[in-house]
Amino acid sequence: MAAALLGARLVHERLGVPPRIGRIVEVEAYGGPDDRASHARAGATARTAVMFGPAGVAYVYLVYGMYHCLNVVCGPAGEAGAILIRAVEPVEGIEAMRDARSTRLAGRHRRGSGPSVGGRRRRDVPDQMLASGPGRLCDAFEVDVSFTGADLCARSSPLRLEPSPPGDRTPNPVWTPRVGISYAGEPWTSLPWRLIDQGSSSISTAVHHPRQLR
DNA sequence: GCAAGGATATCG
DNA sequence: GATATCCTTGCA
Repeated sequence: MAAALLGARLVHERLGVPPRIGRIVEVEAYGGPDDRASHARAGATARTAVMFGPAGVAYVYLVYGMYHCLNVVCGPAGEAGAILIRAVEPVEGIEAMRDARSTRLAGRHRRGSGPSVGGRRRRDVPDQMLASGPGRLCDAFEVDVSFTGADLCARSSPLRLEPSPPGDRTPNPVWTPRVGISYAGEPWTSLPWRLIDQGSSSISTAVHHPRQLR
């Protein structure tokens, strides 16, 4: 399932905003209650109930009280499972992504920090960094918890998945351990359930910053 | 160039 | 009390 998503398109079409399209370059697989790294490890809660439902719908949650993360529910209804979409490479609607990110950042830092937040120009962020991480991706695509339960596989959905177009660059899939789950213990921390497209420059920064070893 | 610290909803 | 994160600041 994760392998099928690599290279596929994430599309958000919304009234008044140019369509935003990203090529999926990084995903992580999460299982059911057995998987100590999965949100489903405690069974179905108000937040995670959708993980136990039918496949192909969105599960969006908030991490650290601040960032959204987009998952695709997988497996048969009754069995929990999801694929976290960690990064996409912007393909279309790049300015809309940039705008969405600036807006969210401005709102987020309005509180608490001083008036000199605008010192660094957000226009300087390179295209390939706009959605190179699960939190960044949701900022750029304006995905929040209200999308939980939405069907990602219907052509008519504003937020949806589409197959990679013919002639698209072939992904170079590489499996690695998942990120930021040291609390789960072995064997879960070492299982290579994270899949990246090795050729992409939009992989999340977690790769390059071993700080994530936690 | 880093490392450190902060923001803060949801769960155990 | 910890977290499936990211950004800014402060110091080398």
